[in-house]
Amino acid sequence: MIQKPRGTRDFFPDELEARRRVEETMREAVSRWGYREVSTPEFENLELFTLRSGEGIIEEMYAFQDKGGRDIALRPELTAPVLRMYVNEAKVLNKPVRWYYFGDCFRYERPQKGRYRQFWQFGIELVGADSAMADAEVMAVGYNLLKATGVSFELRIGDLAMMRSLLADLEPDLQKKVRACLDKRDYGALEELGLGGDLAGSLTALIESKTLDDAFAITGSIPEETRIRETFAILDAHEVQYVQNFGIARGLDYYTGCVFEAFAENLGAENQIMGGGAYRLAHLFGGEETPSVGFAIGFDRVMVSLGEQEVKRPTTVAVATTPEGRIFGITVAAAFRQAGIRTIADLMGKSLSAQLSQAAKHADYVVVIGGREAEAGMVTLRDLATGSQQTISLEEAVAGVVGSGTR
RNA sequence: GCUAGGGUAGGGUAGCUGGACAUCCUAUAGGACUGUGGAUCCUUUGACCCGGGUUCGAGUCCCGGCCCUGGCCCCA
Repeated sequence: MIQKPRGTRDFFPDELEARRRVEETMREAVSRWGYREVSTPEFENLELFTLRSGEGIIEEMYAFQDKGGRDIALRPELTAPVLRMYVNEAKVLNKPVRWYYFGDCFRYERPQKGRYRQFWQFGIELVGADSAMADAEVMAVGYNLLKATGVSFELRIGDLAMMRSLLADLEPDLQKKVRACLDKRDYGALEELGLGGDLAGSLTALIESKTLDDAFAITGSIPEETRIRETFAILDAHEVQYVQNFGIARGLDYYTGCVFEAFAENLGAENQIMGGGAYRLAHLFGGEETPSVGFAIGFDRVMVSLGEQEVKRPTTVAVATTPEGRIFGITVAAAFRQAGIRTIADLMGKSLSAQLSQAAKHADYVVVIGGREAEAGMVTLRDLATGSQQTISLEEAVAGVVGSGTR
């Protein structure tokens, strides 16, 4: 027997339908803010991703050479492809651009809870606007989107300018190491890096700060203060619930301003379900320096966090026939389908009682058609919920089922 | 890349101090109840992850691989 590749999954109808419902919730949530869907290739030139994230990530990608000798990678994320797409058409697009995406991505990593080698990301990119309004809108969209799915989460919002101002005097390499320590809350390692006690104390105080006033008391007045205060004020107007956290460092250099993350409960080690921020990336791909802000959601993690869900079944009619009623049964089934009702007929020549037995498991109504019904051009409609049945015309039967609504 | 635990029918399990046709539930297919079902009963289908080794004999012990579930690392 052939196994599926490590870190991949099959989805049976119940699970897939649950995923589709959540996916649809997300699409509706972002489209209310005017975001429209885009789609990019599943594979790209490897360079697109190394430009963004460095050569190191090749190790964690599905990268290979195609038959023409080109270096190709299955996409490990969607921000870079979407920005590449933006750059290709940038000149003629009306700004700002509001786009969203939903697609599968691939990373060659060790699978664990909420981490797979093929996984799905849902995200938005707001390209071209550089304002507190823009930053706050993206965060508000993310917040409302996660709320709409029903997942329990905490949204943490920060801004890189705060920490950068404290670290401004350090060498770039050292800055990077310090940010990595802080992102991990590894305060002990700060001393090993040779940071003075004053600086280390300021950094931890900044991270622990609970209000903007406390935070700015530590950094002093910085040029970004007005913008940051404005962003938080707009977030409050959007009625977004969040916790302030100026310790969010994020790994890479292209993040420029606000940064935010959302964490779900009951997920174990891989509990981050959303990450985003303001960044500049377009110029890396040959475009102009372009302010952007966006986020990506780990769709599979949201599904894990939501847990098992009941799948609602659309109203289903089973057509049960005896051999004499089989041909008329086809006409009957067609009439129900024409009316938009999911209709299932026996294909295995089962006995009437076996058909009824089956119907009880997956249908809401049974239409019984034997010799008597076929001859009279009538159908016997049985309501499986109540057990009542009556022999009526086909039109009446269809109307009755349609009128009953969804169960 | 490091590390812990695990893999027995489609799903869930017992057996795991080596020994006879591998247990039970569920599911599947068929049948009985003679055109009205879900109940019940009978029958059916169906598994020891793969490959080596130890042994008279391996689901059971040993080694390797594959895969799964966690934890590190990483996280674009």
